[in-house]
Amino acid sequence: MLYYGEMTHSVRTRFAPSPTGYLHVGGIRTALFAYLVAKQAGGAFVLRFEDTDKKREVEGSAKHLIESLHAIGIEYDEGPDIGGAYGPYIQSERLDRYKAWAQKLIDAGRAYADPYSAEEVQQFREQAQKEKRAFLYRNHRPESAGVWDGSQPLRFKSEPKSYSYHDEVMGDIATSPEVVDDFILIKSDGYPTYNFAHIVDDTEMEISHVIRGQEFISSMPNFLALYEALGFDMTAKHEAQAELQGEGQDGESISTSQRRGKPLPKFAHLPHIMNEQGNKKLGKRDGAKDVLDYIRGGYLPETMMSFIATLGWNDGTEQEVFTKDELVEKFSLSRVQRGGARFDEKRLLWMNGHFIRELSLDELEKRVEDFWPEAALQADSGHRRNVLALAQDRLKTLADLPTLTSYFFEEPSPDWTMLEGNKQLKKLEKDDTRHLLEQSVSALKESDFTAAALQETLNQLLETTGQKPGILFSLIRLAVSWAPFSPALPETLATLGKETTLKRLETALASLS
RNA sequence: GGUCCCUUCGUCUAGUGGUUAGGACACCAGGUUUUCAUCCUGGCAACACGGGUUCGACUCCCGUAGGGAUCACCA
Repeated sequence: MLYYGEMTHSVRTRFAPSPTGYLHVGGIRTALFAYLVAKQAGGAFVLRFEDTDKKREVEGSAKHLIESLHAIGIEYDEGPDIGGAYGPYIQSERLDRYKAWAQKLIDAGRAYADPYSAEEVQQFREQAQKEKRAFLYRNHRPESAGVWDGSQPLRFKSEPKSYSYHDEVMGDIATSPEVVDDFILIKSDGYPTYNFAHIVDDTEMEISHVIRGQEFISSMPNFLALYEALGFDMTAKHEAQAELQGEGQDGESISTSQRRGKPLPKFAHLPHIMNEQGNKKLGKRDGAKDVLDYIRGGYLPETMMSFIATLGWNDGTEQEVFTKDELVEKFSLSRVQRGGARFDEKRLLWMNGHFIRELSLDELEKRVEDFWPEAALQADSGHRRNVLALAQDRLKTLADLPTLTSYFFEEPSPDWTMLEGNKQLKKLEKDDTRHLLEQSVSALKESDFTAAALQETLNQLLETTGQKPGILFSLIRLAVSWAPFSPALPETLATLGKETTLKRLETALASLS
């Protein structure tokens, strides 16, 4: 059942990065939350590139950003590479629109050419700093504005006042007039600033929820001032009810809402993810990793999504991990934390192990394709599958596969010093070791090497040798794997197979000089 | 410095006036015939501080301290 308001204002959210590098967990979280808000309401999620600073642009970044989104499973409905009804989705291709909107502002007396050079403005700024005042450009606003010919910055002519607004995450925020200033709309190079371009684009693209990082909170008064100058309805907090009641009223509310123009989008400012020390916003300079590096490092997309979503958000229950479907269903901006959360790699690792264990063996087999040790590539696929089944519980990342399984695919070389690490084995005399190994070989020769039969054989061996499992099993385990740890002995031997097991025991015996 | 935001175990958090302050990660101990992992059991561990309001504050108000963001022809 749709409410009247929802029929006319469908949910549209966007992620609008500038192509200046890669995407780290902070950036991807902003994208994720915007995505979830849209999907939850059956709305559209759009990707837009804000490439208005050509100096900072990084070659290949746009492609990288797109790959990152796909890799995590955040799919957009409209975007630079796939198009959509509101394109183009690249700001540098929308310059004519910003010019047109700027002209409206000029015509209305709300924008003017900045006569100062960058150096002069910088001087004003330094002077203000020296006098311990906040710098406001409007204090230096020229008396008579010349005609803007595009060679100088175009500035917004502000009318400072207090604004208050509701933030979906931060709650009600009130601001004071002294933070509203004459900011630059269009730079002298002809490109718009973020401050201007995003508002034009969000409006033209009919974005319903502006979701972004909290660094923009302090610019909100300026944005609000611009929205107002553009004729937005600044009071429409409950436009759905107003429209519902409008029809039957005396007509006043209808004409009022018509006069007021478009409603503002909803705003949501997300707290930053902090670095592990918790003293700074997680940033590229402090080594914030590219999300694609996590994927390459064997982290699952579902881990990244669940982990990032629960950094600063939870559904109020004790649920710790969420699937994408659950997130779409349960996510809400109002439950997003207002303070920044630290990025905890240990928890990430745990969660990845959790999701790996959750996978079916078939699915895990597909995920792990690029992670096998080289020696496994020649091996029989059935054997690989058996090995994978044994490794599944032990994998924290897919990249752990080689160290966990290499001895299943290539002959390990005996290293008797490993016995010294074992409390019981290091006391064993060489002759006893030889004897135990020999007894094991002859007993194992009779086994048909199913895990169950092996268990039986091993138990009998315990009796005939009169040894403790701690000694016998440890010795056999080491002699066939020469690895610091391995799965349970019956399973390990069964997976290795009779021939290999016997061969390795003989090799061990031979090397025991 | 101005403005805005934030403050519960080491970490992520639940909690909206009356709780033994709950869960998870991490850590520690024990168990599952060796090891590693899984799994199970148990343990350690928190309301930044100071004033109010109240019969009663982690919860409400005011300060203090601490942390973060921002003050660009960057986004």
